[in-house]
Amino acid sequence: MRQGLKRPRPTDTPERSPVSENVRVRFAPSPTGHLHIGGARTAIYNWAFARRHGGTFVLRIEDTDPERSTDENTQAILRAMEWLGLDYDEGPGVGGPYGPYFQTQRFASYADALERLKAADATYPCFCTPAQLDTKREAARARGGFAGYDRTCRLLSVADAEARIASGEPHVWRLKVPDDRGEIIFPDAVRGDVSFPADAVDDLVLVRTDGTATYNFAVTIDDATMAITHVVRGDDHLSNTPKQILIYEALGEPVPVFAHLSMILGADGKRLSKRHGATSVEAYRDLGYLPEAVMNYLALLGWSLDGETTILSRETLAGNFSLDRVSRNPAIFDDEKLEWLNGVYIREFSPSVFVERMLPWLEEAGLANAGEVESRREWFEELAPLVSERIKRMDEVVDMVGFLFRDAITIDPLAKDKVLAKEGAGRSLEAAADALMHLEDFDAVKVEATLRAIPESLGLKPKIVFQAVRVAITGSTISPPLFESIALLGKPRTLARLQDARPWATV
RNA sequence: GGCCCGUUCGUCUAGCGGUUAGGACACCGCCCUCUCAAGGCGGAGAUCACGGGUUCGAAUCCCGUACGGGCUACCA
Repeated sequence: MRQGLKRPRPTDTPERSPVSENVRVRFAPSPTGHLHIGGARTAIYNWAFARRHGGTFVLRIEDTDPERSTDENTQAILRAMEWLGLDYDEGPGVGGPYGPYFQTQRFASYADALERLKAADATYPCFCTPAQLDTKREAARARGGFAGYDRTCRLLSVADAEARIASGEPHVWRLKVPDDRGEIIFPDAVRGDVSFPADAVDDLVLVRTDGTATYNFAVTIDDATMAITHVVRGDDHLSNTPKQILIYEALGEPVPVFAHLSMILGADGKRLSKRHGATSVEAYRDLGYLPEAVMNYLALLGWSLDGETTILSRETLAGNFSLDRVSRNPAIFDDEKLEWLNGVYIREFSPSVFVERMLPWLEEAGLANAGEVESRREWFEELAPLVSERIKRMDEVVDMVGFLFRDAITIDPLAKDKVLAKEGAGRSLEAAADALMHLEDFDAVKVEATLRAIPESLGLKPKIVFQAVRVAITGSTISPPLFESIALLGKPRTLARLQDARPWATV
């Protein structure tokens, strides 16, 4: 019944959890790297789900891998969350009643849970050595079929086991999977009913020889003790779910609703990795993408409002997100669509907002600083729409407006060949300089009127004239609109550049 | 090997038994035009992975196959 299970239609009402009407979800990244695109989408869905239901969004850092977890990564993840505007109600920095929010600080609760399992006769010590287990596993696999633990130590008598523990023999604690459990079926909020035969679930290790909790044990205890009602996470955890359900059951804890999100793949259909270029949220930020666009794109990569809507505000997302409209199939990440979407957001900016947004990029390129922007506010706001209309990534502003800020420009060699080398280019520059020299009000309208007269007077095509001037002024064949650019550049610099380009131009 | 999940234009998706299979990105053409964009108009692109059923009727329901993916650790 797993495949064709029809998910309930009226969105979200059936998301009623057996646990609580009070939605509590969590995003639990491991600080072994930066916030990955896939992780970001998981975070977004959790956030949106919580907001949609007036619930609580918890951020929990799973820093139990001491080798790879770093505080720096934790900070980077926190920053990425903030950049995306994913505010959480409980977690590092903000605290909350279910803390601490770092897994390494929750060890006591795992020990406590283990005691409860012992009391419930739901766990047993296992003395098999890793080497023995390897051998058994290999043999089992060679035989075909189930390759889980053969439950040797489960057969040990309590007295035996206690004696061996007392003698100091190393041991782990395993979950005693009930023999009569039958099929483990759970209603996945995105995939419908999913079922696993209970005898295919291993007597998994809960607590290691060194006393630390394994992943499946730790997450389950954390989710239970944090009263998480909906576990929305990556597809890679689907097979872990029956194990975790068994732990909830052994503990007598309510089982949350699970929702498994499919993976995000690279253009080649393979799992997203370094080979695919940028994979972290901050890499996209540095590439000139806007948080609005990344959020919008990721929201739609695996979820749809109605199949038509492509531009989606965070408010709309927060007000309409539903798990039953999440796609079940893996999605290929499409940089081009993200870029288009980014352009849409850039174009929507008002001049003053665009100026704010481009300032960091100008500063980083050493073109301008906040003070200059303040002192020439109108000038920047005139420039804004000329640029915002023609870029898709914020980093492009630097190339697009650089000529306005530098004293001297270098002319693109290709532009020299293609434009200045054309016959008539020299005459065009000369005529433009002569005409503009006498212009009093150096605004775009006047500049345009002045330059428009030149092609005819020289008997040249407008394109020849204007492109020559453009290259002389901006150094490139591509630029914001010419007349406006000239007006913004100002008379002295314009005349100087017209002059400077003359040696390159064919008369 | 075993268990589980998935498969609609190149890509993201709509679709919940009867549709000319809709939209978006990308692509192509035309218009606009001082470049580049943006914008407008139009176009091409999906035998709904394949094969069997069920049904008057299937992209939609069932079964199987193929392909892709996940899990199968004292990793997370």
